[in-house]
Amino acid sequence: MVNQELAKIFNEMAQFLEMDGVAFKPYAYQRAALSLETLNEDVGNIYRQGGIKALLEIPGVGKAIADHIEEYLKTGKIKHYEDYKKKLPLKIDELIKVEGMGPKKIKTLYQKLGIKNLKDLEKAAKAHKIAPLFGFGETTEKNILQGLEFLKRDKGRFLLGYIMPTVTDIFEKLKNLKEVDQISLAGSLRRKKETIGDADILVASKHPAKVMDFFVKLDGIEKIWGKGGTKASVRMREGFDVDLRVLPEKSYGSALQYFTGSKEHNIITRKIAIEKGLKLSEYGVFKGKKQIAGKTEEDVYKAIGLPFIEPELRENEGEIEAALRQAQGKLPGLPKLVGYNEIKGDLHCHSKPDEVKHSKNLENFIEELALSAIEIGYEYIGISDHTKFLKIDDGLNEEQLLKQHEAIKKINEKLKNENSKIRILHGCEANILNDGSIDIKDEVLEKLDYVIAGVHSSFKMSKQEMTQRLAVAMQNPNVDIISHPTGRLIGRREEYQMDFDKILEIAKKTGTILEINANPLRLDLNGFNIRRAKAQGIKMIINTDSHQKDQLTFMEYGVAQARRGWAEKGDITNTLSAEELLKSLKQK
DNA sequence: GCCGTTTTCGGCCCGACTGTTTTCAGTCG
Repeated sequence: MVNQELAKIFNEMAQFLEMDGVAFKPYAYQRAALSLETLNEDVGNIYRQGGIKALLEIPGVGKAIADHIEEYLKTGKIKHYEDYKKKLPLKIDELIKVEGMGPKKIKTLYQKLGIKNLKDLEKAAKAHKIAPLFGFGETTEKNILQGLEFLKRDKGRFLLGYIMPTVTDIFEKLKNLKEVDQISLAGSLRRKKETIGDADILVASKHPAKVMDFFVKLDGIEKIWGKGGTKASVRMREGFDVDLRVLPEKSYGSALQYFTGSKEHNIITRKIAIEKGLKLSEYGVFKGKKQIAGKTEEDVYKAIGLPFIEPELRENEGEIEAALRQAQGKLPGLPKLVGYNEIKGDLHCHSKPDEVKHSKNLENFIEELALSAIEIGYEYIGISDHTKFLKIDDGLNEEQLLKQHEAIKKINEKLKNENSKIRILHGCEANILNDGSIDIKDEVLEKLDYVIAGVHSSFKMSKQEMTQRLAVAMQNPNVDIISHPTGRLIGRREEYQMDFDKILEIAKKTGTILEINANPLRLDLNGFNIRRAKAQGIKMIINTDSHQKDQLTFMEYGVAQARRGWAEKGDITNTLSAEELLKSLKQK
């Protein structure tokens, strides 16, 4: 996709300009990059149909950047960018991922120590070459080493939300192939783990060769690692691998069970089979040499005396015991997991996404969001913008919030007159300040349909201070929901220090809802913490935290995480209708 | 470098935090 390639280049251009201390231009390039990333139309098409003039219509694209785009479309290169790369031959995209490293430090380290990539950086930090540099020091060097360790832990793994769109596309194409009888995702992708090593797809077919040929010729494949009679492995342009296996129908279920894992789950299921005098493998369930199951996963589990276990639970974290109890009619059995189609609305949507931040059409955007929500099938959608403490995100002050409240009222009336079923709720995502107070006055918070509060600053407080900070916030009767409660960013930032048991206790006592933030980078609460919260009887809500319209689809990842945390419909507040939801919010 | 108007150039994303250079640059959200 040319849009993505150009976005990557413009983002790097922004970094280069930043290194040179150029003011404002980096922002312009970043904005153009973001604009291209979120554009629904291929920029090549736009140019072919309308030339430079059409390019100038793209928000954030002016004369200079339009010329760059034209140059790239014609020659595959941008001279300005190539010159920079020659001058500073750096792996910016990997170096910038180290926490605390920015363009300036990257440039200094290149000039003083010739550091070009992560490997160079690690070598220099370990040899204590960084600390003595002007502007650096012991702590910085230590932080770099820590940042590198953190990156390594997740090396070679990709965010679920990064992989899923591409794989879904491949999946749909294969599914439509007439030679494909059955198809499923497998591996950690099917279990919906938050990060994925590589993507596995399983197909049942009588014509494996034809399926294989079709697969390796799909768009977006960068390299073919191998292609056999029933297995092929490819590297996608996005950097991750996809493995396809084609199987005969009679062992499709057992293969699916085997390749879905987890390894730990499979070890136990095989042991159970052995206890029953059976053998379970990817080829089926066997009694002696006779196959007694394998066509479907349900059959496989049934053959070893277990009910079907949802893929999201297969981690050997108690699901086998629960399944065994259920099989014996004892309690508690397996949870009846919240369904992907049971969500009735999304309460965490920002109406000021970057691409419209500077335009005046915010009200139109709220209406657009509502229309998207209707398409998804929601009953309600909640607008919850940042508040004034977050200056960078144009946080709203009291006056602006009240104004927004009136605007939303009007949009609701208009939608109602048009016989639309959607209802827009109005909230905000206020900031929990260091002392636990909220950055918006209570008399304004009271007027909103709901209030989300979250920590967006001072992440490095002590455990005791952070626990206290959240506790004070939850005790505010106007605070309904705590957003991204632990603050972690997958592969980038640890959770903040806090006493989570204490937080759960106070959430329970105050009736505060904890958010399951569905953003693929957050997934916060995570499965483990969701399970802890559920055990305490705490209500949760799955929100996307959308900053763009497209991000409403993140809901899928949030539900997946909830399911990994054994959550049932009754645990998740936004499975309620709008009326029920508002009633339950009032109870606090 | 882009945008929007003040139509020809000034404003753009800013406050907190961190570590270090002791008066502030770089990074983060």
